[in-house]
Amino acid sequence: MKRTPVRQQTKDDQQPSRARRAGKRAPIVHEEVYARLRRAIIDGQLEPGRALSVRTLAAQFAVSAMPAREAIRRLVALGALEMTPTRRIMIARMTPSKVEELTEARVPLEARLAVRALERTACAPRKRQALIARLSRIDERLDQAIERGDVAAYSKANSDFHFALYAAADAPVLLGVVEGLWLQVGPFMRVVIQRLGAAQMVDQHKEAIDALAAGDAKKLDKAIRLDIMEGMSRIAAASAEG
Amino acid sequence: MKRTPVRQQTKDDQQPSRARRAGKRAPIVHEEVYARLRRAIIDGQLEPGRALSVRTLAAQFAVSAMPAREAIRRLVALGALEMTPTRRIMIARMTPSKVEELTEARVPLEARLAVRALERTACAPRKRQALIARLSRIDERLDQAIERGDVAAYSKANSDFHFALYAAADAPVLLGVVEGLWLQVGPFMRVVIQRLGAAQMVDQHKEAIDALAAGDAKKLDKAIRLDIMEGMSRIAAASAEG
DNA sequence: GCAAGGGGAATGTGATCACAATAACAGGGC
DNA sequence: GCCCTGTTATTGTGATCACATTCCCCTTGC
Repeated sequence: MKRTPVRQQTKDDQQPSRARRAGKRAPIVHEEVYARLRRAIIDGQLEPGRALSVRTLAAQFAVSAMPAREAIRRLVALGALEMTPTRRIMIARMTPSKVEELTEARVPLEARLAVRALERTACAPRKRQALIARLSRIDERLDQAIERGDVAAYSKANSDFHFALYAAADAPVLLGVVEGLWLQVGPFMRVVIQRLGAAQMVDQHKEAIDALAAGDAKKLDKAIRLDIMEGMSRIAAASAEG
Repeated sequence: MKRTPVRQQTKDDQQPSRARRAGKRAPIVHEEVYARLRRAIIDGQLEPGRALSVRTLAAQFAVSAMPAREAIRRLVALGALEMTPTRRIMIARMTPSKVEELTEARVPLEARLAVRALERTACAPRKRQALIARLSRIDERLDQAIERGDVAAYSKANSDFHFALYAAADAPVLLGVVEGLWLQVGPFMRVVIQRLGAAQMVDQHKEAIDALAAGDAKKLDKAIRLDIMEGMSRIAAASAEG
Protein backbone atom coordinates (compact mmCIF):
# COMPACT_ATOMS: atom_id res chain seq x y z
CA MET A 1 0.00 0.00 0.00
CA LYS A 2 1.10 3.53 -0.60
CA ARG A 3 2.73 5.11 2.43
CA THR A 4 1.48 8.62 2.76
CA PRO A 5 2.68 9.94 6.09
CA VAL A 6 0.22 12.05 8.01
CA ARG A 7 1.87 15.25 9.00
CA GLN A 8 2.23 15.60 12.73
CA GLN A 9 1.40 18.68 14.70
CA THR A 10 4.42 20.88 15.21
CA LYS A 11 5.13 24.04 17.08
CA ASP A 12 5.15 26.07 13.90
CA ASP A 13 1.56 25.27 13.06
CA GLN A 14 -0.70 28.26 13.25
CA GLN A 15 -3.80 26.25 14.07
CA PRO A 16 -4.77 25.93 17.73
CA SER A 17 -4.42 22.17 17.35
CA ARG A 18 -5.75 20.48 20.45
CA ALA A 19 -5.91 23.70 22.37
CA ARG A 20 -9.27 24.94 23.38
CA ARG A 21 -10.73 27.66 21.20
CA ALA A 22 -13.43 29.77 22.78
CA GLY A 23 -13.64 27.42 25.75
CA LYS A 24 -14.27 24.29 23.75
CA ARG A 25 -12.36 21.17 24.63
CA ALA A 26 -9.71 19.84 22.36
CA PRO A 27 -11.00 17.48 19.69
CA ILE A 28 -9.63 14.01 20.14
CA VAL A 29 -9.08 12.32 16.82
CA HIS A 30 -9.74 8.79 17.95
CA GLU A 31 -13.02 9.82 19.53
CA GLU A 32 -14.11 11.31 16.26
CA VAL A 33 -13.22 8.13 14.39
CA TYR A 34 -15.02 6.10 17.03
CA ALA A 35 -18.16 8.20 16.81
CA ARG A 36 -18.33 7.98 13.05
CA LEU A 37 -17.61 4.29 12.84
CA ARG A 38 -20.09 3.62 15.60
CA ARG A 39 -22.79 5.57 13.83
CA ALA A 40 -22.10 3.68 10.65
CA ILE A 41 -22.48 0.39 12.49
CA ILE A 42 -25.65 1.30 14.38
CA ASP A 43 -27.21 2.62 11.19
CA GLY A 44 -26.29 -0.64 9.55
CA GLN A 45 -24.17 0.88 6.83
CA LEU A 46 -21.61 -1.87 7.17
CA GLU A 47 -22.58 -5.39 6.26
CA PRO A 48 -21.89 -8.15 8.80
CA GLY A 49 -18.70 -10.06 8.17
CA ARG A 50 -17.11 -7.25 6.19
CA ALA A 51 -13.41 -7.03 6.86
CA LEU A 52 -11.88 -4.01 8.46
CA SER A 53 -8.29 -3.11 9.12
CA VAL A 54 -6.45 -0.48 11.05
CA ARG A 55 -4.74 0.96 8.02
CA THR A 56 -7.79 0.88 5.78
CA LEU A 57 -9.93 2.62 8.35
CA ALA A 58 -7.20 5.15 8.94
CA ALA A 59 -7.00 5.87 5.21
CA GLN A 60 -10.78 6.20 4.88
CA PHE A 61 -10.93 8.76 7.65
CA ALA A 62 -7.70 10.43 6.58
CA VAL A 63 -6.06 9.90 9.95
CA SER A 64 -3.03 7.99 11.08
CA ALA A 65 -3.07 4.45 12.39
CA MET A 66 -3.26 5.26 16.08
CA PRO A 67 -6.74 6.79 16.20
CA ALA A 68 -8.04 3.98 14.01
CA ARG A 69 -6.55 1.42 16.36
CA GLU A 70 -8.12 3.01 19.39
CA ALA A 71 -11.54 3.25 17.79
CA ILE A 72 -11.40 -0.36 16.69
CA ARG A 73 -10.27 -1.47 20.12
CA ARG A 74 -13.25 0.18 21.73
CA LEU A 75 -15.74 -1.29 19.31
CA VAL A 76 -14.27 -4.75 19.69
CA ALA A 77 -14.60 -4.37 23.46
CA LEU A 78 -18.26 -3.52 23.00
CA GLY A 79 -18.92 -6.47 20.72
CA ALA A 80 -19.71 -4.40 17.65
CA LEU A 81 -16.62 -5.65 15.90
CA GLU A 82 -15.39 -9.19 15.98
CA MET A 83 -11.90 -10.61 16.01
CA THR A 84 -11.04 -13.82 14.25
CA PRO A 85 -8.74 -16.28 16.01
CA THR A 86 -5.95 -14.85 13.86
CA ARG A 87 -6.83 -11.37 15.06
CA ARG A 88 -8.44 -10.03 11.93
CA ILE A 89 -11.26 -7.58 12.40
CA MET A 90 -14.70 -7.68 10.91
CA ILE A 91 -18.19 -6.38 11.49
CA ALA A 92 -19.79 -8.82 13.92
CA ARG A 93 -21.77 -11.62 12.36
CA MET A 94 -25.11 -12.81 13.63
CA THR A 95 -26.04 -16.24 14.85
CA PRO A 96 -29.48 -17.44 15.96
CA SER A 97 -28.38 -17.87 19.55
CA LYS A 98 -26.91 -14.40 19.57
CA VAL A 99 -30.23 -12.98 18.41
CA GLU A 100 -31.95 -14.85 21.19
CA GLU A 101 -29.60 -13.60 23.86
CA LEU A 102 -29.68 -10.04 22.65
CA THR A 103 -33.45 -10.16 22.72
CA GLU A 104 -33.43 -11.42 26.28
CA ALA A 105 -31.19 -8.56 27.27
CA ARG A 106 -32.92 -5.84 25.29
CA VAL A 107 -36.47 -6.58 26.41
CA PRO A 108 -36.15 -6.00 30.15
CA LEU A 109 -33.56 -3.24 29.88
CA GLU A 110 -35.29 -1.14 27.24
CA ALA A 111 -38.70 -1.66 28.79
CA ARG A 112 -37.25 -0.41 32.04
CA LEU A 113 -35.75 2.63 30.35
CA ALA A 114 -39.08 3.44 28.74
CA VAL A 115 -40.95 3.17 32.02
CA ARG A 116 -38.29 5.26 33.70
CA ALA A 117 -38.83 7.91 31.07
CA LEU A 118 -42.50 7.82 31.96
CA GLU A 119 -41.72 8.12 35.66
CA ARG A 120 -39.22 10.91 35.19
CA THR A 121 -41.73 13.02 33.29
CA ALA A 122 -44.60 12.24 35.65
CA CYS A 123 -44.15 15.45 37.59
CA ALA A 124 -43.15 17.47 34.55
CA PRO A 125 -46.04 17.63 32.09
CA ARG A 126 -44.18 20.10 29.92
CA LYS A 127 -41.27 17.78 29.52
CA ARG A 128 -43.55 14.87 28.75
CA GLN A 129 -45.42 16.85 26.14
CA ALA A 130 -42.15 17.87 24.55
CA LEU A 131 -41.00 14.27 24.53
CA ILE A 132 -44.23 13.09 22.95
CA ALA A 133 -43.96 15.78 20.31
CA ARG A 134 -40.39 14.75 19.59
CA LEU A 135 -41.30 11.10 19.32
CA SER A 136 -44.25 11.88 17.06
CA ARG A 137 -42.05 13.84 14.70
CA ILE A 138 -39.56 11.02 14.52
CA ASP A 139 -42.30 8.48 13.94
CA GLU A 140 -43.61 10.63 11.14
CA ARG A 141 -40.18 10.65 9.54
CA LEU A 142 -40.17 6.91 9.97
CA ASP A 143 -43.48 6.52 8.15
CA GLN A 144 -42.26 8.70 5.33
CA ALA A 145 -39.13 6.60 5.05
CA ILE A 146 -41.30 3.49 4.75
CA GLU A 147 -43.37 5.11 2.00
CA ARG A 148 -40.26 6.05 0.07
CA GLY A 149 -38.80 2.63 0.72
CA ASP A 150 -35.74 4.40 2.10
CA VAL A 151 -34.01 1.74 4.14
CA ALA A 152 -31.28 3.98 5.51
CA ALA A 153 -33.72 6.64 6.66
CA TYR A 154 -35.97 4.04 8.22
CA SER A 155 -33.12 2.47 10.11
CA LYS A 156 -31.98 5.83 11.43
CA ALA A 157 -35.49 6.96 12.37
CA ASN A 158 -36.11 3.73 14.25
CA SER A 159 -33.02 4.06 16.39
CA ASP A 160 -33.72 7.76 16.86
CA PHE A 161 -37.16 6.94 18.17
CA HIS A 162 -35.94 4.47 20.74
CA PHE A 163 -33.07 6.56 21.99
CA ALA A 164 -35.11 9.74 22.14
CA LEU A 165 -37.42 7.87 24.49
CA TYR A 166 -34.62 6.30 26.49
CA ALA A 167 -32.75 9.55 26.84
CA ALA A 168 -35.67 10.90 28.85
CA ALA A 169 -35.10 8.14 31.40
CA ASP A 170 -32.11 10.06 32.70
CA ALA A 171 -30.19 6.86 33.26
CA PRO A 172 -26.75 7.10 31.65
CA VAL A 173 -25.51 3.73 32.82
CA LEU A 174 -28.53 1.80 31.63
CA LEU A 175 -28.43 3.78 28.42
CA GLY A 176 -24.82 2.83 27.91
CA VAL A 177 -25.59 -0.84 28.29
CA VAL A 178 -28.46 -0.61 25.85
CA GLU A 179 -26.32 1.27 23.36
CA GLY A 180 -23.89 -1.59 23.54
CA LEU A 181 -26.68 -3.98 22.65
CA TRP A 182 -27.80 -1.88 19.69
CA LEU A 183 -24.22 -1.79 18.53
CA GLN A 184 -24.38 -5.55 18.30
CA VAL A 185 -27.78 -5.66 16.62
CA GLY A 186 -27.34 -2.74 14.24
CA PRO A 187 -25.74 -4.44 11.28
CA PHE A 188 -28.49 -7.06 11.05
CA MET A 189 -31.35 -4.67 11.45
CA ARG A 190 -30.36 -3.13 8.19
CA VAL A 191 -29.79 -6.39 6.39
CA VAL A 192 -33.19 -7.68 7.42
CA ILE A 193 -35.00 -4.50 6.48
CA GLN A 194 -33.27 -4.54 3.15
CA ARG A 195 -34.25 -8.13 2.54
CA LEU A 196 -37.85 -7.83 3.63
CA GLY A 197 -38.43 -4.31 2.40
CA ALA A 198 -39.19 -1.50 4.74
CA ALA A 199 -42.89 -1.83 4.02
CA GLN A 200 -42.91 -5.13 5.86
CA MET A 201 -41.78 -3.53 9.06
CA VAL A 202 -44.29 -3.05 11.81
CA ASP A 203 -43.71 -1.45 15.15
CA GLN A 204 -45.40 -0.46 18.37
CA HIS A 205 -44.36 3.14 18.29
CA LYS A 206 -47.87 4.57 18.10
CA GLU A 207 -48.91 2.41 21.02
CA ALA A 208 -45.89 3.53 22.98
CA ILE A 209 -46.69 7.19 22.36
CA ASP A 210 -50.29 6.63 23.41
CA ALA A 211 -49.21 4.91 26.59
CA LEU A 212 -46.82 7.72 27.35
CA ALA A 213 -49.54 10.30 26.84
CA ALA A 214 -51.93 8.34 29.04
CA GLY A 215 -49.29 7.82 31.71
CA ASP A 216 -49.94 4.10 31.47
CA ALA A 217 -46.75 2.31 32.54
CA LYS A 218 -48.10 -1.18 31.96
CA LYS A 219 -49.15 -0.37 28.42
CA LEU A 220 -45.85 1.31 27.66
CA ASP A 221 -43.94 -1.64 29.02
CA LYS A 222 -45.92 -4.00 26.84
CA ALA A 223 -45.54 -1.84 23.74
CA ILE A 224 -41.76 -1.68 24.03
CA ARG A 225 -41.43 -5.37 24.78
CA LEU A 226 -43.57 -6.26 21.80
CA ASP A 227 -41.77 -3.82 19.53
CA ILE A 228 -38.45 -5.38 20.36
CA MET A 229 -39.60 -8.96 20.20
CA GLU A 230 -41.26 -8.49 16.83
CA GLY A 231 -38.21 -6.80 15.40
CA MET A 232 -35.83 -9.38 16.77
CA SER A 233 -37.95 -12.27 15.59
CA ARG A 234 -37.60 -10.91 12.09
CA ILE A 235 -33.87 -10.85 12.48
CA ALA A 236 -33.97 -14.37 13.85
CA ALA A 237 -35.97 -15.57 10.87
CA ALA A 238 -33.55 -13.93 8.46
CA SER A 239 -30.47 -15.21 10.25
CA ALA A 240 -31.93 -18.72 10.30
CA GLU A 241 -32.37 -18.86 6.54
CA GLY A 242 -28.87 -17.51 6.13
CA MET B 1 10.39 9.60 35.56
CA LYS B 2 13.16 7.26 34.69
CA ARG B 3 13.12 6.19 31.09
CA THR B 4 13.89 2.52 30.92
CA PRO B 5 13.28 1.40 27.35
CA VAL B 6 11.69 -1.97 26.95
CA ARG B 7 13.68 -4.03 24.55
CA GLN B 8 11.80 -4.85 21.40
CA GLN B 9 11.56 -8.23 19.82
CA THR B 10 14.21 -8.69 17.18
CA LYS B 11 15.10 -11.37 14.74
CA ASP B 12 18.06 -12.46 16.82
CA ASP B 13 15.94 -13.43 19.80
CA GLN B 14 15.91 -17.10 20.48
CA GLN B 15 12.51 -17.11 22.09
CA PRO B 16 9.55 -18.04 19.91
CA SER B 17 8.13 -14.57 20.56
CA ARG B 18 4.57 -14.43 19.27
CA ALA B 19 4.98 -17.60 17.30
CA ARG B 20 2.91 -20.56 18.30
CA ARG B 21 4.68 -23.18 20.34
CA ALA B 22 3.15 -26.64 20.34
CA GLY B 23 0.06 -25.33 18.58
CA LYS B 24 -0.72 -22.65 21.12
CA ARG B 25 -1.62 -19.20 19.92
CA ALA B 26 0.72 -16.33 20.38
CA PRO B 27 0.34 -14.53 23.68
CA ILE B 28 -0.78 -10.97 23.18
CA VAL B 29 0.72 -8.66 25.74
CA HIS B 30 -2.13 -6.21 25.91
CA GLU B 31 -4.61 -9.01 26.48
CA GLU B 32 -2.58 -10.20 29.39
CA VAL B 33 -2.47 -6.73 30.89
CA TYR B 34 -6.20 -6.40 30.31
CA ALA B 35 -6.97 -9.69 31.99
CA ARG B 36 -4.90 -8.89 35.06
CA LEU B 37 -6.18 -5.37 35.46
CA ARG B 38 -9.71 -6.55 34.97
CA ARG B 39 -9.33 -9.21 37.61
CA ALA B 40 -7.94 -6.68 40.01
CA ILE B 41 -10.93 -4.43 39.41
CA ILE B 42 -13.58 -7.14 39.72
CA ASP B 43 -11.97 -8.42 42.88
CA GLY B 44 -12.01 -4.89 44.20
CA GLN B 45 -8.28 -4.63 44.74
CA LEU B 46 -8.29 -1.07 43.43
CA GLU B 47 -10.06 1.58 45.39
CA PRO B 48 -12.54 3.79 43.52
CA GLY B 49 -11.14 7.12 42.41
CA ARG B 50 -7.56 5.90 42.47
CA ALA B 51 -5.59 7.46 39.66
CA LEU B 52 -4.12 5.35 36.92
CA SER B 53 -1.85 6.24 34.06
CA VAL B 54 -0.57 4.57 30.97
CA ARG B 55 3.04 4.79 32.03
CA THR B 56 2.62 3.71 35.63
CA LEU B 57 0.49 0.75 34.61
CA ALA B 58 3.07 -0.16 32.02
CA ALA B 59 5.80 0.03 34.63
CA GLN B 60 3.85 -2.08 37.13
CA PHE B 61 3.35 -4.83 34.60
CA ALA B 62 6.82 -4.43 33.16
CA VAL B 63 5.54 -3.79 29.66
CA SER B 64 5.78 -0.89 27.30
CA ALA B 65 3.19 1.82 26.97
CA MET B 66 1.24 0.36 24.08
CA PRO B 67 -0.21 -2.69 25.82
CA ALA B 68 -1.11 -0.55 28.81
CA ARG B 69 -2.89 1.91 26.57
CA GLU B 70 -4.90 -0.78 24.88
CA ALA B 71 -5.93 -2.41 28.14
CA ILE B 72 -6.97 0.93 29.59
CA ARG B 73 -8.90 1.79 26.45
CA ARG B 74 -10.91 -1.40 26.72
CA LEU B 75 -11.72 -0.93 30.37
CA VAL B 76 -12.76 2.66 29.82
CA ALA B 77 -15.06 1.48 27.05
CA LEU B 78 -16.62 -0.99 29.46
CA GLY B 79 -17.11 1.61 32.17
CA ALA B 80 -14.71 0.03 34.65
CA LEU B 81 -12.36 2.96 34.35
CA GLU B 82 -13.41 6.55 34.19
CA MET B 83 -11.99 9.48 32.32
CA THR B 84 -12.01 12.95 33.76
CA PRO B 85 -12.90 15.83 31.45
CA THR B 86 -9.17 16.43 31.17
CA ARG B 87 -8.68 12.83 30.12
CA ARG B 88 -7.10 11.49 33.26
CA ILE B 89 -7.88 7.92 34.15
CA MET B 90 -9.16 6.56 37.43
CA ILE B 91 -11.03 3.63 38.86
CA ALA B 92 -14.69 4.45 38.41
CA ARG B 93 -16.36 6.14 41.34
CA MET B 94 -19.77 5.26 42.62
CA THR B 95 -22.78 7.50 42.88
CA PRO B 96 -26.19 6.61 44.34
CA SER B 97 -27.89 6.86 40.96
CA LYS B 98 -25.27 4.63 39.43
CA VAL B 99 -25.92 2.00 42.08
CA GLU B 100 -29.60 2.22 41.34
CA GLU B 101 -29.15 1.82 37.61
CA LEU B 102 -26.71 -1.01 37.94
CA THR B 103 -29.17 -2.80 40.21
CA GLU B 104 -31.93 -2.37 37.68
CA ALA B 105 -29.72 -3.87 35.02
CA ARG B 106 -28.25 -6.67 37.10
CA VAL B 107 -31.50 -8.00 38.52
CA PRO B 108 -33.29 -9.03 35.33
CA LEU B 109 -30.15 -10.05 33.46
CA GLU B 110 -28.60 -12.18 36.15
CA ALA B 111 -31.90 -13.71 37.14
CA ARG B 112 -32.36 -14.66 33.52
CA LEU B 113 -28.89 -16.19 33.35
CA ALA B 114 -29.59 -18.22 36.47
CA VAL B 115 -32.88 -19.53 35.14
CA ARG B 116 -31.20 -20.30 31.84
CA ALA B 117 -28.64 -22.33 33.71
CA LEU B 118 -31.51 -24.23 35.28
CA GLU B 119 -33.13 -24.79 31.90
CA ARG B 120 -29.90 -25.84 30.24
CA THR B 121 -29.27 -28.51 32.84
CA ALA B 122 -32.88 -29.68 32.91
CA CYS B 123 -32.19 -32.59 30.58
CA ALA B 124 -28.73 -33.24 31.93
CA PRO B 125 -28.94 -34.34 35.56
CA ARG B 126 -25.25 -35.11 35.63
CA LYS B 127 -24.35 -31.62 34.61
CA ARG B 128 -26.73 -30.13 37.11
CA GLN B 129 -25.32 -32.25 39.90
CA ALA B 130 -21.82 -31.21 38.94
CA LEU B 131 -22.87 -27.57 38.92
CA ILE B 132 -24.50 -27.88 42.33
CA ALA B 133 -21.41 -29.53 43.70
CA ARG B 134 -19.26 -26.78 42.26
CA LEU B 135 -21.46 -24.07 43.70
CA SER B 136 -21.53 -25.76 47.10
CA ARG B 137 -17.77 -25.91 47.21
CA ILE B 138 -17.49 -22.25 46.36
CA ASP B 139 -20.10 -21.32 48.94
CA GLU B 140 -18.15 -23.27 51.51
CA ARG B 141 -15.03 -21.29 50.63
CA LEU B 142 -17.15 -18.21 51.00
CA ASP B 143 -18.28 -19.15 54.50
CA GLN B 144 -14.73 -19.88 55.53
CA ALA B 145 -13.67 -16.49 54.23
CA ILE B 146 -16.36 -14.87 56.35
CA GLU B 147 -15.19 -16.76 59.42
CA ARG B 148 -11.63 -15.65 58.82
CA GLY B 149 -12.80 -12.15 58.06
CA ASP B 150 -10.87 -12.41 54.82
CA VAL B 151 -12.34 -9.69 52.68
CA ALA B 152 -10.38 -10.48 49.53
CA ALA B 153 -11.27 -14.16 49.65
CA TYR B 154 -14.91 -13.37 50.29
CA SER B 155 -15.05 -10.98 47.39
CA LYS B 156 -13.49 -13.51 45.06
CA ALA B 157 -15.67 -16.38 46.26
CA ASN B 158 -18.78 -14.30 45.79
CA SER B 159 -18.01 -13.46 42.18
CA ASP B 160 -16.90 -17.03 41.58
CA PHE B 161 -20.25 -18.28 42.81
CA HIS B 162 -22.28 -16.07 40.54
CA PHE B 163 -20.22 -16.66 37.45
CA ALA B 164 -20.01 -20.39 37.99
CA LEU B 165 -23.78 -20.38 37.93
CA TYR B 166 -24.06 -18.04 34.96
CA ALA B 167 -21.48 -19.94 32.95
CA ALA B 168 -23.86 -22.90 32.94
CA ALA B 169 -26.42 -20.75 31.13
CA ASP B 170 -24.41 -21.15 27.94
CA ALA B 171 -25.12 -17.58 26.92
CA PRO B 172 -21.91 -15.81 26.02
CA VAL B 173 -23.49 -12.53 24.99
CA LEU B 174 -25.59 -12.16 28.12
CA LEU B 175 -22.61 -13.20 30.16
CA GLY B 176 -20.52 -10.52 28.53
CA VAL B 177 -23.05 -7.85 29.38
CA VAL B 178 -23.23 -9.01 32.98
CA GLU B 179 -19.46 -9.09 33.24
CA GLY B 180 -19.49 -5.49 32.14
CA LEU B 181 -21.86 -4.68 34.98
CA TRP B 182 -19.71 -6.46 37.54
CA LEU B 183 -16.73 -4.56 36.23
CA GLN B 184 -18.55 -1.40 37.23
CA VAL B 185 -19.70 -2.68 40.61
CA GLY B 186 -16.54 -4.50 41.62
CA PRO B 187 -14.60 -1.70 43.26
CA PHE B 188 -17.46 -0.79 45.61
CA MET B 189 -18.28 -4.31 46.60
CA ARG B 190 -14.93 -4.52 48.21
CA VAL B 191 -15.09 -1.14 49.87
CA VAL B 192 -18.46 -1.92 51.37
CA ILE B 193 -17.45 -5.33 52.61
CA GLN B 194 -14.38 -3.83 54.14
CA ARG B 195 -16.38 -1.14 55.85
CA LEU B 196 -19.13 -3.36 57.18
CA GLY B 197 -17.01 -6.39 57.83
CA ALA B 198 -17.51 -9.62 55.95
CA ALA B 199 -19.53 -11.00 58.84
CA GLN B 200 -22.29 -8.55 58.07
CA MET B 201 -22.75 -9.95 54.61
CA VAL B 202 -25.75 -12.12 53.93
CA ASP B 203 -26.63 -13.81 50.69
CA GLN B 204 -29.15 -16.10 49.06
CA HIS B 205 -26.66 -18.63 47.82
CA LYS B 206 -28.01 -21.53 49.85
CA GLU B 207 -31.51 -20.74 48.63
CA ALA B 208 -30.28 -20.59 45.06
CA ILE B 209 -28.60 -23.96 45.35
CA ASP B 210 -31.74 -25.45 46.85
CA ALA B 211 -33.86 -24.05 44.05
CA LEU B 212 -31.44 -25.41 41.49
CA ALA B 213 -31.55 -28.84 43.08
CA ALA B 214 -35.33 -28.75 43.18
CA GLY B 215 -35.57 -27.51 39.61
CA ASP B 216 -37.68 -24.65 40.87
CA ALA B 217 -37.23 -21.75 38.44
CA LYS B 218 -39.44 -19.35 40.36
CA LYS B 219 -37.54 -19.87 43.56
CA LEU B 220 -34.18 -19.55 41.84
CA ASP B 221 -35.28 -16.36 40.17
CA LYS B 222 -36.36 -14.92 43.49
CA ALA B 223 -33.18 -15.99 45.25
CA ILE B 224 -30.92 -14.32 42.70
CA ARG B 225 -32.98 -11.16 42.60
CA LEU B 226 -32.96 -10.89 46.36
CA ASP B 227 -29.26 -11.67 46.56
CA ILE B 228 -28.46 -8.86 44.17
CA MET B 229 -30.85 -6.35 45.68
CA GLU B 230 -29.60 -6.94 49.19
CA GLY B 231 -26.00 -6.61 48.14
CA MET B 232 -26.62 -3.51 46.09
CA SER B 233 -28.65 -1.86 48.83
CA ARG B 234 -25.63 -2.19 51.08
CA ILE B 235 -23.52 -0.49 48.47
CA ALA B 236 -26.16 2.20 48.13
CA ALA B 237 -26.17 2.79 51.87
CA ALA B 238 -22.40 3.04 51.95
CA SER B 239 -22.22 5.33 48.93
CA ALA B 240 -24.87 7.57 50.44
CA GLU B 241 -22.93 8.17 53.62
CA GLY B 242 -19.82 8.82 51.57
C1' DG C 1 -8.71 -29.51 -13.25
C1' DC C 2 -6.75 -29.04 -8.89
C1' DA C 3 -3.90 -29.31 -4.98
C1' DA C 4 0.47 -27.73 -3.11
C1' DG C 5 3.63 -24.32 -2.41
C1' DG C 6 6.14 -20.13 -2.79
C1' DG C 7 6.55 -15.26 -2.61
C1' DG C 8 4.90 -10.78 -1.95
C1' DA C 9 1.35 -7.84 0.16
C1' DA C 10 -1.27 -6.73 4.10
C1' DT C 11 -2.33 -7.16 9.04
C1' DG C 12 -2.24 -6.61 14.20
C1' DT C 13 0.96 -5.69 17.65
C1' DG C 14 4.72 -3.49 20.18
C1' DA C 15 8.17 0.18 20.82
C1' DT C 16 9.56 4.72 20.84
C1' DC C 17 9.50 9.57 20.24
C1' DA C 18 7.20 14.35 20.07
C1' DC C 19 3.99 17.47 21.69
C1' DA C 20 0.40 20.18 23.93
C1' DA C 21 -2.21 20.23 28.05
C1' DT C 22 -2.70 19.56 32.70
C1' DA C 23 -1.32 18.69 37.36
C1' DA C 24 1.96 19.20 41.07
C1' DC C 25 4.95 21.82 43.53
C1' DA C 26 7.88 25.42 45.24
C1' DG C 27 8.55 30.05 46.59
C1' DG C 28 7.18 34.66 47.48
C1' DG C 29 3.80 38.28 48.85
C1' DC C 30 0.37 39.50 52.05
C1' DG D 1 -1.56 30.65 57.53
C1' DC D 2 -3.21 31.27 52.69
C1' DC D 3 -3.35 32.52 48.01
C1' DC D 4 -1.15 33.56 43.81
C1' DT D 5 2.43 32.56 40.29
C1' DG D 6 5.85 30.62 37.63
C1' DT D 7 8.35 26.38 36.85
C1' DT D 8 8.74 21.46 36.43
C1' DA D 9 6.98 16.78 36.08
C1' DT D 10 3.52 13.91 34.38
C1' DT D 11 -0.18 12.68 31.28
C1' DG D 12 -2.93 11.24 27.12
C1' DT D 13 -2.56 11.42 22.36
C1' DG D 14 -0.68 11.03 17.70
C1' DA D 15 2.88 9.55 14.43
C1' DT D 16 5.98 6.40 12.72
C1' DC D 17 8.72 2.37 12.36
C1' DA D 18 9.86 -2.79 13.01
C1' DC D 19 8.46 -7.35 13.06
C1' DA D 20 6.24 -11.88 13.08
C1' DT D 21 2.30 -13.72 11.21
C1' DT D 22 -1.30 -14.42 8.07
C1' DC D 23 -3.63 -13.84 3.85
C1' DC D 24 -3.86 -13.90 -1.08
C1' DC D 25 -2.69 -14.95 -5.53
C1' DC D 26 -0.13 -17.13 -8.93
C1' DT D 27 2.71 -20.53 -10.52
C1' DT D 28 4.12 -25.28 -10.80
C1' DG D 29 3.48 -30.14 -10.79
C1' DC D 30 0.69 -33.92 -11.45
